[in-house]
Amino acid sequence: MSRDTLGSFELLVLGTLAHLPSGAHGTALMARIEQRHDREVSVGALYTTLDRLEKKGFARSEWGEPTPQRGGRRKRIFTVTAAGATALGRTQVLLQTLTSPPVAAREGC
Amino acid sequence: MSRDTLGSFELLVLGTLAHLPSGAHGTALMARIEQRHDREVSVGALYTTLDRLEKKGFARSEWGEPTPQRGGRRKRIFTVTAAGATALGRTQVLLQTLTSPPVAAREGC
DNA sequence: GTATATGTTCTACAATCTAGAAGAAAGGAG
DNA sequence: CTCCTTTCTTCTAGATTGTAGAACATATAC
Repeated sequence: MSRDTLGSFELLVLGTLAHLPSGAHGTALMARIEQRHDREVSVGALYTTLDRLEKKGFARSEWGEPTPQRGGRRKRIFTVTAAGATALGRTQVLLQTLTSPPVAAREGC
Repeated sequence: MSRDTLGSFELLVLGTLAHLPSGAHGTALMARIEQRHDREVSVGALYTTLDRLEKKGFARSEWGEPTPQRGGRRKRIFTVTAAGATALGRTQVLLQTLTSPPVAAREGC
């Protein structure tokens, strides 16, 4: 989909990220996806997708403050951009168009 | 997505096909997608996807009766299988989970 | 016969999906 | 101090999907 459409995993990632207004770093996001959607996600899959999303302008990442917590290591914090939110909305509309009329056939009614 | 998830284009195709209880042949389906979703679809993209969908068991195809209409040429009629409907439902659920809580952040409220 | 129309199949390459190993760096154990 | 563990991110690479357009039939119109 070289259009402006989100791939299915991209949608999952960006959609989940959208629930976290203050953003999230990769590993936390991964955990969140696994929890909420009961599916495993590999680190590689996640970061690759996040990178792509960022390259497309749907997500943005910044290096967080060196947390006193984890030594001085910074985390890469991802957030959804305005364009990302728009893309999400577009997908939502598409999905509605797709599913609003009866999804399954019912011959026997 | 070697899971049981539908890719985005697969979803578009299968979802549109699901609206046609009696099935549809490739070209008609293509036209339908273009109308309803205002995007172009190439023949190749469509048939390739339909073939893959069939291989996965989400769609089925049969050769229609030789229509007196178009000479004697048969059309390949595609329909959604039960497994396909299930997959569609799964995707629907996923999308709901994804979009039910606030999708966009609203800091300024 | 040649052109046109309607459908389907083939070929090929680009983009996305996915997994797992590798790298980096702080803190704790011995 | 060196090694091991923990937490995160980056790299590498192969499998799946997405996409386009040419090539193939084959019936009807000229």
